[in-house]
Amino acid sequence: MAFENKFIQQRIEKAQLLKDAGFNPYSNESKRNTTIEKYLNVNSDIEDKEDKRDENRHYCVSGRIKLLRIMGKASFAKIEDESGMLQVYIARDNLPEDFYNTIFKKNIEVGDIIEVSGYPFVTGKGELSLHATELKLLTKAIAPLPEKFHGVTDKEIRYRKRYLDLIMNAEVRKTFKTRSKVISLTRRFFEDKGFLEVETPMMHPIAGGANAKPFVTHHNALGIDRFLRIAPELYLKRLIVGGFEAVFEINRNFRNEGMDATHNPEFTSIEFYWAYKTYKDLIEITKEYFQYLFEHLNLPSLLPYGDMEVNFDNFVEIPLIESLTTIGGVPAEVVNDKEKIVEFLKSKNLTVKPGMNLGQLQGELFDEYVEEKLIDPTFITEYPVEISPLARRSDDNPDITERFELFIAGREIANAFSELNDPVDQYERFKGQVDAKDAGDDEAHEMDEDFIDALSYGMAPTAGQGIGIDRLVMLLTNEHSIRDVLLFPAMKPIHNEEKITQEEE
RNA sequence: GUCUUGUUAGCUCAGCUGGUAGAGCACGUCACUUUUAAUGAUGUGGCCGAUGGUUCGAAUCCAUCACAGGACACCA
Repeated sequence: MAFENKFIQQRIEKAQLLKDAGFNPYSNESKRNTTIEKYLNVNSDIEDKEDKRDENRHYCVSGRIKLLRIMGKASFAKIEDESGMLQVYIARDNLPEDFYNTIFKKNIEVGDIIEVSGYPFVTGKGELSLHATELKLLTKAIAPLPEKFHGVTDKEIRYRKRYLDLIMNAEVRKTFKTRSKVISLTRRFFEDKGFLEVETPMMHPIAGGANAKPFVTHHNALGIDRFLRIAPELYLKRLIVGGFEAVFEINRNFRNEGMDATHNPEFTSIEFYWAYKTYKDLIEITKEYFQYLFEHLNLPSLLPYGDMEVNFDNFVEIPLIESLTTIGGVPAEVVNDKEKIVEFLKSKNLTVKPGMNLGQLQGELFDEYVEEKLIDPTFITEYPVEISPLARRSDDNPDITERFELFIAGREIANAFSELNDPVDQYERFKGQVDAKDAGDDEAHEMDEDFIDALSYGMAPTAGQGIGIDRLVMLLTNEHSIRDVLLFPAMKPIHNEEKITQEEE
C-alpha cells in the first residue's frame, strides 16, 4: 500500500492543513527571477558594505530545503537549486502576521521546495545569505529525505532511486554533468571535422558488427523476430557505400551478456567512419580528440585514476605481437607458435578452449599478460586477422590487419581499423564466422548477405572507430563502476512476495 | 553463470558464544531572533529481507529463496 509509512502520513496531513489554510502545497505560480549561483555572484560585494546588507535589492530564488534550523522567532534554511546552495534567514517579524508560527514552523520542512523573496545580507559569521521578506511553498515533499549528514550511501537505493541520489549527492550531479559534456564535446568535435551525425536502426534483422549475444524482440506486424543492435557498424558502412564520406553515430548498443563493474546490458558508444583514411589517421584523430576533451573539461594531463596516474602526454603505439613479449613477458619463441602457446597457457594453469586458432590464442595471451599493464594510453596495433573479421588485411602481411585498440588504465577504450572493403574477402570471413558459430561459438558473426551486397557496389577505402563512452566517462570522472556513470543502471526488479501470492490465488 | 560478503527504524549504523531490540539524524511537543551537521529538554517510532528448520526460547544457529556489493568467467 502506498503512503503507509508514518512519516509520509504525517506530511500528507501537513499538506492538507496548508490547503485548509488557503496555501496550495503544489503551486506552480513561481516568481523566481534568478538562480542561486547568480544571486551569490551578483551580491558578492555585500560584505564590503558598512552594514553588510542592501535592502534596496530584491531577489526571488527557489530551491529545495536541505537544512533547517529553527531558533524560536528566527530560522535559517539552506535551500538548493541546480546551480548551488543558499542560506536563507527567515524572521517572524519580517513575514505576515502568524505566517511564521502557524505555517512556516509547523508545515514547512526539509525536502520541501520553496520560493523566497528578500534582500542580500552577510551574517555575523560571514556567509552571504538572503533575508526573507516573503516565503512561499511551491512543492510539498511527503517523503522525508535521508539523513542530513551521511545522506544516502546504500548503493542499491542510490541506483534504484537515482533521483534521491541526485538530491543528496552533489558529486553525483557533477559526474553526470561531466558525462553530458563529454557527449556534447564529442558531437561538436566530429561535427567540426565535417562528420555527419546519423541514426541507424536499433532493431536489426541480423545482429552484426560485433561478437556478442543479442537481445531478441518480436515485431508483430511482420511476424518476425528482431535483434536489438549489438553495434551500428554494418549500417554505418552502408552509408559510406552510399557516398557519405564521414559519418558518426552516438547511441546505445545492447548485449545480452553478464553485468559487472564495466558492463551494462545497454551501453553508449560513438562509432565513426571516415572515407579515404586509414587506421593511421585514426590514431592521429584519437590523440586530437583526447586533447580536445581535456582542454574543454579542464583536466590535468596527468590524470589520477584510482591509485593509478595516467599520463595523457604519453601516447604509446606498439604491435600486439611485440607487446606480448616486451610488456607481457611472454617468451619470444612462444608467441608465434600455436602449440607452444597452448603449452604455455596450460603450464600457467589457464584453461584453453579446444580448436582455438593462432590469432585467438595470441588474443588470449594479450588479455592475460598485457591488457592490465597498459596504463598510459596505448595503441595496440596489427591484430591477427582471425579475431578481426571486419578489418582490412595489411598489404605487407595477410595474417594481420590494419587495426588498433586503444587501452587506458588497463582497459579497452576504443577499437578501430581500416575497413575491409573487398566484398569477396568479407564474404569468406563471414563464412569462417558461420563455421565457428556452427562449431559452438554462439558469439560469432552471422552471414549478412545484404551487407556483402552493399560492399559489392564499392565502398571507398575507409577507416572506422568505436569508442565506449561509458568507460571513457569512468576514466575522466575517476569512477570505478559503470553504474556510477549511468543515470539508471540495469537492476533486477524487486521481487514482490505479496503480489505473487495474490496472483497465485 | 560461479564464488564470496551483506540485508536491523525514513536515513547512517551498533547489537559478542541464542534469553523476543539500541544510538545518532529525521519526526512530535516545549524553550530559544545570526545559526553552520545549531543547541537544550522530552516523546513517538521496528514482523530484525522472505519462507522453513533446530531449540523451552532465534535478529543471532542451519537450509532454501529474493535483492545488492565485491571477485572470477564471458565480453566493450
